Amino acid sequence: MAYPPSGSGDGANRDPEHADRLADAVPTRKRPHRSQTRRQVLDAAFTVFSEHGIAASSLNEVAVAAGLTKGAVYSNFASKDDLVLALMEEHAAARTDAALAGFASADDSRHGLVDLAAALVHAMRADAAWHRLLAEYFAMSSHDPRRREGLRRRRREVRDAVARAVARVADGLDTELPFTPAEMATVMLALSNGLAVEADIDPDAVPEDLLGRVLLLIAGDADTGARTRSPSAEDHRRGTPQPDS
Amino acid sequence: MAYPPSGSGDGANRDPEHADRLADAVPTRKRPHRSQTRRQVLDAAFTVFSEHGIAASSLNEVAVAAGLTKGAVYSNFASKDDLVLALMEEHAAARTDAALAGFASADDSRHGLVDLAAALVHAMRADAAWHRLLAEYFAMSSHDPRRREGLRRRRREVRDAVARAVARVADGLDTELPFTPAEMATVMLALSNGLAVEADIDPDAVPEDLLGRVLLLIAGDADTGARTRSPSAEDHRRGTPQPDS
DNA sequence: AAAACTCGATACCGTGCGGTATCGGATACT
DNA sequence: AGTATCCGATACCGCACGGTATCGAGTTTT
Repeated sequence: MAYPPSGSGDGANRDPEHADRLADAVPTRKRPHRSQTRRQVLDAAFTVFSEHGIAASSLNEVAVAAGLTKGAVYSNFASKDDLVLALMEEHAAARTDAALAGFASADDSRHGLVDLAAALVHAMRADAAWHRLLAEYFAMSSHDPRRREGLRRRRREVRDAVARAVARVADGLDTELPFTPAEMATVMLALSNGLAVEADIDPDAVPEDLLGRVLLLIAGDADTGARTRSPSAEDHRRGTPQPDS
Repeated sequence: MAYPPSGSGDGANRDPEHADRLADAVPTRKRPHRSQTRRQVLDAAFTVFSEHGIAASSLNEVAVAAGLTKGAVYSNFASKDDLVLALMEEHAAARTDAALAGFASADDSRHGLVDLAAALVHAMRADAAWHRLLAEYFAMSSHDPRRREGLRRRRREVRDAVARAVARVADGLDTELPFTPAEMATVMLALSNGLAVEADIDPDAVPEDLLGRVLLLIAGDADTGARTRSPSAEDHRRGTPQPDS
């Protein structure tokens, strides 16, 4: 509550993203642009939060990790909550887009569900850090009506997007799915998330291809002769692959 | 680190759970027994933690909710971590036992999987508060190797128990399951958990019987003529049922 | 060039936490 | 009954956090 000390809230930002690229003579801006600082903070926040968890991380840690100070953080974000929110929104959007784009291209191919599953699997395994963050955010949102509502809306969007995708794929299938697209989307998200959590706790318990196999099975393994459970004979490594961060 | 002020650590507890039930003349013990106080604290902790989350709750809140003070809590638990751990262990054990017992009785009946699904569904819907807690605990354990290892071991036990149960049920089936019991157990846990999370965020997105239907489908709906989705025709309410707390 | 403004660094504050020392009344031992 | 012991209440400590005020270097405007 109570808006940030000053600026930042009142639109009308000029965003002077020009007028310094015209000469090197102007000796390389000493002060970085606002958006750059914001990025640094956001990236650092992701790193730090991924490492120790959101609750256990202080804004100071984030600032230091960004090569800045707390003052800089507070100059760009109204509060810790604000920072966390921004981070989640950004990543969530990116994630969703990536996942959906990844299988939208499979629009034509008949085995769209396989691709969709693969996309989800990939997103899940590659982004262990993100999943951890998401899980914590879910947990902390459970208790705060404000956050909860926001999360609900966002989750709904994602679910609907997945549902639409499912519906599109299902159209191209001969057999009918045993669930409505909405239900299917819910199951897919739940399963993806749930398996990510299990894998996070005990990587050995979650074979790489488990999600894919379950989804195929649910889909009625209509199109597939591929009951074969080992698509790539060499993709055997388990253990959370330490994505990046 | 550094053990609690005194006592409590050195085994050899007499556990004087007797010798006061012999006369009412002894006018109703003024001071409750250790174990009773412990129970009060544990119960209060569950309530408080469920309400605001573990991280956001202070030991003082817990103590007050228990009708005690912080001193009492620290007299019974070495630290906040210790309290949380005790709470989780206890509830986890109880949950597992209940769930497994609930379907172990279905050992003879041929439609064991239906019962198992039902048991999981019930556990999931009835214990929304517990699921929330578990989710938060998962999240906070991700970042702490110590807790993480403990959780891994415990999770493995649960998984194995479910796997054994699945194997037993699968034996009685004519068709074969498309997964190993271990995989099946993982999927069941992940799905149960995942759906609980989704339901927690947006109850409307998760129909009451969704988990059951998915499990039946995965099981190859072999044994079932019982596709009938309404075991109790009146159990229709959705929306997190506000279990208790 | 000089005024006006932006933004991040520094220093600081209040708060509420986890945890500790201690004390006193109730209980168990003999 | 007298005494040793237990256990929870009270009071307190140190600390690190989120957040704020302010100042000055850097940047834009006129």
